[in-house]
Amino acid sequence: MTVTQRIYAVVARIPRGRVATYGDVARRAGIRSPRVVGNALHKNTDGKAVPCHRVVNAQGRVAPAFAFGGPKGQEALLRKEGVIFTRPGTATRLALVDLAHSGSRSTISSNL
DNA sequence: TATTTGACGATTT
DNA sequence: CAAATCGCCAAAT
Repeated sequence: MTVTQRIYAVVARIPRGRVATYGDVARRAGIRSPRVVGNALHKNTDGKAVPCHRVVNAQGRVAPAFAFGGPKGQEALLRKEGVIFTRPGTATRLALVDLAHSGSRSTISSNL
């Protein structure tokens, strides 16, 4: 099981309506490099195998984006899943945090 | 085995 | 507020 595989596993566990950051996913996957996460996800681009569209950067913003028909596509998907976008291309911090704190956090989780 | 590179992150200019 | 810079770490070649 390579790190990449674990990354997929983690991302695949991101609940609907929520997003995680590369850094968080990385740590959850047991690595200290967010970059590896992105690289691993890049291989997926389609979003079929893994819901990579639920992964955003530390600023809660969607990646430069190339899959999902561009950033707009990804954003649209997330919105449909319940993720709130205050500003175009930027998910609310409310949507973040889930695997970030190793499990469920009451703060925002219940707020959804 | 070594080198390159990168869907990032944090900081600074 | 946006762009540039440096740092980190592991995967891919």
